[in-house]
Amino acid sequence: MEHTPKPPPSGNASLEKGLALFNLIARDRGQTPLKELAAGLALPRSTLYRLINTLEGTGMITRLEHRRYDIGLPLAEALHGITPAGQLARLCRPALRQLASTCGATAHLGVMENDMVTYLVKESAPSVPAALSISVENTQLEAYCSGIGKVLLAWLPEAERARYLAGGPFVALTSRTITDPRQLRETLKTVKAEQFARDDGEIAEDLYCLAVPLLTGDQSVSAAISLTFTHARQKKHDDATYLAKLRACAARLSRASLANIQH
Amino acid sequence: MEHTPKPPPSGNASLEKGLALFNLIARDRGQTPLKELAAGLALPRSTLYRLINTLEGTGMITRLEHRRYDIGLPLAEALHGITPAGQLARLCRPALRQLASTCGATAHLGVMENDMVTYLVKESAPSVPAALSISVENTQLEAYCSGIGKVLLAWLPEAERARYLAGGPFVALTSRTITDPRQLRETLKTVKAEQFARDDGEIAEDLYCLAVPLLTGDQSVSAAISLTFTHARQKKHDDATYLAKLRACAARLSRASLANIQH
DNA sequence: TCCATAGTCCCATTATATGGGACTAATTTG
DNA sequence: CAAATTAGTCCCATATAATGGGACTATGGA
Repeated sequence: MEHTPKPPPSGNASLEKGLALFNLIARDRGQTPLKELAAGLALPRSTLYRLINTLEGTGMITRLEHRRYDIGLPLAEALHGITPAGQLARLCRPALRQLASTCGATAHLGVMENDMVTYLVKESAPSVPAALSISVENTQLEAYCSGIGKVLLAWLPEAERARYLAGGPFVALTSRTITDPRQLRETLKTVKAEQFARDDGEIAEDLYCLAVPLLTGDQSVSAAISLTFTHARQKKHDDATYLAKLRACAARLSRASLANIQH
Repeated sequence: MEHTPKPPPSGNASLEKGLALFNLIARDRGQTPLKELAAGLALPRSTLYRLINTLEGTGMITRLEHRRYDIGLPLAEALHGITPAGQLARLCRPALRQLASTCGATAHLGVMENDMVTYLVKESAPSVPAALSISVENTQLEAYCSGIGKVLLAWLPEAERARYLAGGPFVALTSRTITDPRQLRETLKTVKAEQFARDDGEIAEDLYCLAVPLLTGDQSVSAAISLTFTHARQKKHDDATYLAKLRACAARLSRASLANIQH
């Protein structure tokens, strides 16, 4: 038969072929006739249909009409309500919980959604008081004044960032909030250079926060994580300690999952 | 190795095992440790992890934390926004379009959603004028006065139907709308007995409609399809002709997809 | 009705999945 | 913090089960 050019960890070639086929169908949603779709796979007809049969038999796909296939109903039901954001949250939560715990702080995971930061995960160490009411999971906050927001802005494509900066106004939440677009632009430049962002009481007087990006394989960024402390607590240690932990966590998460988002 | 007790059409055993595993994971969402989950599959550890690896490698699943697996991010993205209802619509549309075309009428597919009928598909023959504005895809209508609604009500479990009937009031949309719960109950009994429902101007004076259920393997019903005519047109033929076509279409659709919703 | 293409079936060949068990890594426990 | 447990990986001989060429049948379009 054939030999896979890349056998990294042990796997199952048949399964792989079948899933490759499934992926094509799942992305195409029945627009392209099977023949064309499967052309790239270079499978003999015999094998191709064997795979199709099993895929259909297990409910992964359904025959739409002649030569058209789409995701199966059973699969749709099983996966109903699953969103990329939801998955990201599920995936990252354990690591963030641990991070928060070992740092005795609150950890967040956030993504950018139309110029606002959406907090997907918020995990606090047991020792952290109920404070930190500013953030709630699945709600949005302005990007310009939070650590996560600044990271996400800093890694945005230049054009996007320019558009954002031009879109003000940037309302001051505390006396330290950066409200001048030019100053914000400079800050973001530093963030990118130093690979982390700091929020020193810009969102609430007594909060201090460090944030780093979750880098994907191609160095783009789709999410960021942060550690938030009250000022009082932070004095005990310096940034370096926490940054190291943050980065370790980010690296782990990036490697674990984001890296393999190949479209 | 082992032999499958039931080899109906030709398939691929490896793929099947892999997908079985995937299905377990997809339904469990990382709640149960892998070991327990896979217990039912009776796979040797070696094989199990080989499958897990390719599943993960293709983005179908992700490692949440130790011994926990969940749907992969890439899959979540690919499938984002896919709903069971949407899938049902996609699956049935071609057949309904053809049905409408050969009958020179309008075909609908509807499901019950909290006591209302949601129309998932509306397909009209080219010859049908733009009329029939009463129904719009993805909008809801009362169940008691439409053909599809009556079918869905008729196949509801007894308790559910009783609750619905007690829930009135049933507003009259035309002079023929059935508004008396008792009369409605009798009508539904007839519908179940005759295996089809008729709507003779109960929703709009000039509309005539025939509806039949989409039966699943266990004879339960989750959806129904209908043919709608204007009164003028209907005079030409009798119900039997259209009912036959409707039932043929329903049988085809049931066989094609609904049958294999095994949870 | 005929043609083209989708989809199924058969079967000999051997590539490839299998699974037992040793081994390493990560966790949990004492 | 070390020991014990369990998760996950790797190896390899074996033969099962995937492969693919090609004949065959169903289906849909013209």
